[in-house]
This record gives sequence, structure tokens and C-alpha cells, in this order.
Amino acid sequence: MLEKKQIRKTPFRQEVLKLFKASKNAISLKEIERNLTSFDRITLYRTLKLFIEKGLIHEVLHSSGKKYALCKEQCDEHQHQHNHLHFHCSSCKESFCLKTHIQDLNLTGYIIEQTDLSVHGVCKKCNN
Amino acid sequence: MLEKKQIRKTPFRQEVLKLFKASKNAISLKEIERNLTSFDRITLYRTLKLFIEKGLIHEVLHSSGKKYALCKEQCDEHQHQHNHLHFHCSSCKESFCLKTHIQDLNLTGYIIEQTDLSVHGVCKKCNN
DNA sequence: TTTAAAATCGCAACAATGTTGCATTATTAT
DNA sequence: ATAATAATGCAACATTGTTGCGATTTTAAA
Repeated sequence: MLEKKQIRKTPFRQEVLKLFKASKNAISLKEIERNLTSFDRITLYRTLKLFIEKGLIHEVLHSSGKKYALCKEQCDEHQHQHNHLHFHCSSCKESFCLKTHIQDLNLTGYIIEQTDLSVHGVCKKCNN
Repeated sequence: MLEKKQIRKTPFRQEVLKLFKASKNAISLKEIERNLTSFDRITLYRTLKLFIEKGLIHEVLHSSGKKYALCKEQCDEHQHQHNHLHFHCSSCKESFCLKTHIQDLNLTGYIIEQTDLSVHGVCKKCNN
């Protein structure tokens, strides 16, 4: 099992991971719950938290709630590698609106209503 | 007042708008509450919701909560103009992980730990 | 300016979600 | 097999999001 990300192998965690592997897209908490035969709300909460910390999954944010998805890249407990026009500083908690050039997204066929580019990290001020 | 976005002018709303104008960066709900002399939680909630609907402010999403900021562009009740690698379809509610070329963000001085590029709209399937 | 219709406010109440502590149970390594 | 360590499940609580409704305020028309 891929559980060798320093995550202890338990039946519940394996079941949750299985769900993620079977999902093509990001899934919401409710979708996860709906697909579990039985579950404890708190345990699931902690499982997702751990998976995120260990770099196994990452959060996908949108206005009406979070979704979760397997990390496609080499994420670990120190860093998630996924790509904001809003810079969120984990040190000072400020959110900076930074102007950045974003090339045209070639999303032909899609209707784009709103887009968000966000960056987490440490800002200039805190990086001193 | 800028309240001519079809928003009725009330003392409370003016006070909230004033806060936004005085804020250089996006602000959290708690920061708003902290800067109001007195407030009703529900009224504030509805005020923000209205401001967003009318295109006066927009949400800034990050993992540990939402922040809010004035819209810099010509947003209205039909569209917010701000810029995801995750595509959120408002029709089927799916979140697609789309591969997109993102140019280097020239954020020298910043430590980048995690970034998210997200797009809201209607996906190919639903746009038929 | 007065007044009536329409919208907002503020409160109660509740739903959903996030979080911690702790005793019990399961997992891992010896 | 067993002891140390971690995970589980429950209670309890905190935070946030949401609706209904009567009282109040705003707006616009008389």
C-alpha cells in the first residue's frame, strides 16, 4: 500500500484511500460519507486531516465548500505542489492581492464565470 | 455613495463598506466584526452575501477560512472577474483537475508552499 | 411632509461543520 | 506474545451558515 507515507495502515484508512483512488475528480465530504459503509464523523475528519498533512491528498477550495483529491505530484508533509493571484501568508495571515500575468487558459468549450489564482506561503515581510 | 449598485443605503451597510474601503488587503469575518462598533451576526452575514451577489466584493478562499475584498473590476450581479487549475462546474458541481500551463509567477522574496488556480463556470459537458 | 409599500434589521432557533479530551481498542515493533 | 504507541469512537463544545418572522427603517409616491 501507498500507506508508507508514514501513515499507519488501518481498515478505515484503507477504505477512504480506496475511495480516493476510485475517484476521477475531487470529492466532497458528503460524497465520501455517502460511499462509506459505516463511518465515525470525527475519525473521518481526522483521517482527511492526516492525509493532507502527509501529502497524500490536498484540498480543493471553492465558495460553497471544500473538496479533496489525491495529490498527483510528489507532495509530502513539508510541501504541497499544486499552483493564486491572492497571496496568503501563513505567518502574518494577511492575504495580498498580487498582480500577476496569467496567460490565456485554453479552456475552449467551457464557460468561465469566475477564476481564482491563490498562493500559500510566506510573504516578503515575514521572510526576513 | 457607491451604493448605487442597486443596494439600499443603510447605516450598517455604509459602515461595512467603509471598512472595506479602508482595508488594503482582503479581510476575514472576524476582522470585520472586530472593527464594527456593534453588529448583528446575521445581518453581517446577509450584508456580505448581498455585497457579493451585487458584485461589490468577492470571496478570497483559503484552507482555513474565507476572506473578503472589494472588487477591483467591473463586477456585477451576473459575473465576477477575478482568475484555477481546478475547474468547478456550477451546473454538475464536479471539480475537474485541468492541466494548464502556468507561467512562472515572479514572486521574488516570497516563499511559496502551495498554490491553487481555480475556475468557476460551466464545463464542456454541461455547456451543450 | 406624510404615508404606505417594500426592504432591512435583529432575534430565536436550528443545521452543518470543525475541534478537543479521553477511555477503549487496534497496530506495530520488540 | 507483549508492551509501547497510535487510532478509534463517543461526548461535548465551538464556529459558522441559514431560515423565519415580527419590528423597524428606507424609499418613493401622494
